[in-house]
Amino acid sequence: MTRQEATQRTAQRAAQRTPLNRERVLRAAVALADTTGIDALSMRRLAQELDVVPMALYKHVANKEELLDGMTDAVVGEIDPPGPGPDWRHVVRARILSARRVLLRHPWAARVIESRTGPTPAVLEYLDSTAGIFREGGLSADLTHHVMHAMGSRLLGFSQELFATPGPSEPGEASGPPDPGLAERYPYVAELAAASHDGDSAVGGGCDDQFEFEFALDLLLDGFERLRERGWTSAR
Amino acid sequence: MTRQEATQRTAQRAAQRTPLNRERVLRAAVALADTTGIDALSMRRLAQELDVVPMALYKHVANKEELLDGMTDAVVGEIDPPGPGPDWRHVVRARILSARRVLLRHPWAARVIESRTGPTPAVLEYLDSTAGIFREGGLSADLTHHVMHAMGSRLLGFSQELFATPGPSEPGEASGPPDPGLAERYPYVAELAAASHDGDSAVGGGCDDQFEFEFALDLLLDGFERLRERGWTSAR
DNA sequence: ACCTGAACACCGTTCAAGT
DNA sequence: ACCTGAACACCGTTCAAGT
Repeated sequence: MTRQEATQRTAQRAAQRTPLNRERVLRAAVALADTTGIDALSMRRLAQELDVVPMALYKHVANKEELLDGMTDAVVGEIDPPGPGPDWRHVVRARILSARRVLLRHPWAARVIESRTGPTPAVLEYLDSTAGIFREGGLSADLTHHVMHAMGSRLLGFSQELFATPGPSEPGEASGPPDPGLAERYPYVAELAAASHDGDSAVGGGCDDQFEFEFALDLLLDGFERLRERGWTSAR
Repeated sequence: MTRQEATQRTAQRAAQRTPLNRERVLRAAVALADTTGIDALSMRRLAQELDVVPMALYKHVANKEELLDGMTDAVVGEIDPPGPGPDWRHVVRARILSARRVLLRHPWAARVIESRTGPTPAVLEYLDSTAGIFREGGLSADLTHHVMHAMGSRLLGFSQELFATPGPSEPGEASGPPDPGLAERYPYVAELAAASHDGDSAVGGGCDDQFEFEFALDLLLDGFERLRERGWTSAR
């Protein structure tokens, strides 16, 4: 094949394929992770899947971390929004079970989501609307704060909180841009953050991780003890 | 430097350093992960830290996965054994808080432990002795089984069970070697496994993940509702 | 101005050549 | 027989050369 023929072939391939965009990159990445596993997902392999040179991906995602962020949002976006209903427990239950079904469809997603250094927009949206169910069900902001922490904790030693809380920032020193729209877009999350420290209105401030951990632990232990007293047994 | 000089230097370095062994490799790996993070831990970097050629590591660990297994065992081994005490809740509480302190010392460990495809010996030991606290505290084997699952679950969508249960094996077809010593070494784990399926005595058989998930979820939700009714508030 | 092939600085692991 | 340097088949990402 002459050099000219090779150039023509490249041009033909470019003409045939639908032009790349962020959406198509993310969809292909999710599909590739679903079928081959997250370890086999590389920028080079993904580019190959899309019949594209590796560098072409960098026009739509800044780097691999941003690709994983995008994949997280794509997956979390699959979770059903909260349904209507007078009973907050039924609504939460259906929501969490929907999330579980989504994560079972994408076995790599839980680890990827937990590896994000900060919550992505879709995750924030998910947390916010879930907190909203509790609040509208009559739980106080304070209780909702601890309830959300408890839902995200894993007590058997092998646990960190859902997202590492940033270190306590110096008073009066904002950590990064204040992002004034955040409280409007995610009112319940903002409320949770506000409930976590006395009188300070900055979002994303320090949570008392130790307290949250012990809250969830004690709540579960009390529940276990109650079942024990009752002589509880599963219907098997 | 002549070739001969270089050879002499290599020989001197080899004479000076204490000979490598698995223990020293694992300790160095844990220290390196502690100080530089898990992403910076590579076989090559670890070898460099030990003043050794990369291939030398492969005499003490088969590959990187086995290195991570060894690091897991080293860290889980730091958790205090269960103390004495008449109240199982106090004993469990102290144990879990000890585990938490260990994982806070090694921030990379939780993710590494959860990424192991199977439980390492120290993890099995930890799970077994923890289950033992419940059993000796008077909880039934059935209840202890579900309690252990609940302690390892993370409900806020972002959750898989602690270790993926192997797919249901064909009846009468053992998945891998039966490992007859397992039930003796880890009696409570064996008991848990036995409690998870009706009459079948094979260890490590199928758990009803869906049931375990909903058990933990409902237990927490009931706890939340009780707090809500009480108008609970944290002392802040 | 735009695109991209080659290059860079890494990986984990294999293997054959050298002592 | 043993050890290990070089090599292999990958990475994510940079950058300059080419059109």
